[in-house]
Amino acid sequence: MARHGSIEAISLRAVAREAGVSPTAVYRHFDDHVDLLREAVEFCWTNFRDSMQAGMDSSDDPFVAFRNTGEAYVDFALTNRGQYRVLFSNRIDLGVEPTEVGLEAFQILVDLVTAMLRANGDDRDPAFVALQTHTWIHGIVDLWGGLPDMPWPDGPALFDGLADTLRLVES
Amino acid sequence: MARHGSIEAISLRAVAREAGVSPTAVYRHFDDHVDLLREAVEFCWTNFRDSMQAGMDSSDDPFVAFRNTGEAYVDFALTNRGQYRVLFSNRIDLGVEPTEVGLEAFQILVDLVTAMLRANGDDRDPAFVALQTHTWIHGIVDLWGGLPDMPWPDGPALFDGLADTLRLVES
DNA sequence: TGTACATCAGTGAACGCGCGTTCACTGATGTAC
DNA sequence: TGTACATCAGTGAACGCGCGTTCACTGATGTAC
Repeated sequence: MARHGSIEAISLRAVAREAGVSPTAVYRHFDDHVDLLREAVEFCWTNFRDSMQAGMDSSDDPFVAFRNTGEAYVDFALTNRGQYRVLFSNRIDLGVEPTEVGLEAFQILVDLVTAMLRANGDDRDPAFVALQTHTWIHGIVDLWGGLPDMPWPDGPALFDGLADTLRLVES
Repeated sequence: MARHGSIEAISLRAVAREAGVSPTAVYRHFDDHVDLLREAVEFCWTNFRDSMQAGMDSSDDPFVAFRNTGEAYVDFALTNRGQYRVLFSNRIDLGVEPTEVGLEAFQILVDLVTAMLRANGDDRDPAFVALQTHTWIHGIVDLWGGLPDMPWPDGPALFDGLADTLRLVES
């Protein structure tokens, strides 16, 4: 997944090859190709949620925790670009996929934003601001990772700009 | 491309089929598969640039033009999702691809932002604010188009929030 | 006005490839009596 | 402690498929003399 950066490119035979096993052996553990991909996506979500949770838990100060979570987010997206794309730029339909663990990850962000707004006496809607934060940071890492040739400013500048502009800094 | 939403999924044989022609006939017009894809991407960039230019030209008031261009952007991304993804979420390397026309499109945004900041007496760096605008709006349309099941607020609310937050409204 | 020839868009058969999936099978490990 | 049997992870051959690409070819259109 890291190598291909796209879920469609993950063939059952490639997985078997990687595991040093014959293609038929895969059917001992997964119903079929789609089932394999579905479990892979689930694995990515768990990975991602855990990264976010670690950022969240890194400090009692919500502003510090927010910055750490943001760093963890960018880090996850750029390091495990394949996994990140599977989660947020997935173009394949794997059936039900309620991605409960994905909603958990988003809830972490909502909680962080809630704490920051409360600390600042800011009465904006936390869910909306969290959505703004997520769409923006997603745009940053997705464009950055996808067009590395563009003349990008350094990462911190973009992230600082985001936090400042959205007023997610201690006031 | 509209159907597949991904450049890798566009096979030479599928294009030939769509054109009602044998696969070999494609070689009369393109060197090979990669050459075909390259020209397809160029076509998408031109389409996109023209949409942005139309928004830019729609008014002499930069704030009105900005809103129209933003609408054109979102419209392009959601209507021609396949083309949009090819431009901004392209994971395939087609060789050189300087995408000069892509830079032209970004320059349109920079010009709009420059005009708005000047009108407001705002001394922020137009290129940086334009980049902020683009990353954010990309994040919005990419997540929105990719996860249509999420409980999204209406489009205008998100775009208004963007313009307000980035102070790209008449002051 | 003819004739010879080049150009050009297209055809169909064939190739080798990787794919998902099936089939009948093997051999090791656990379990019941 | 043996023996019989079930379970389970794995194998290799084979299938039909769509793919990019090649080859030799056809038939219409334009052009030079």
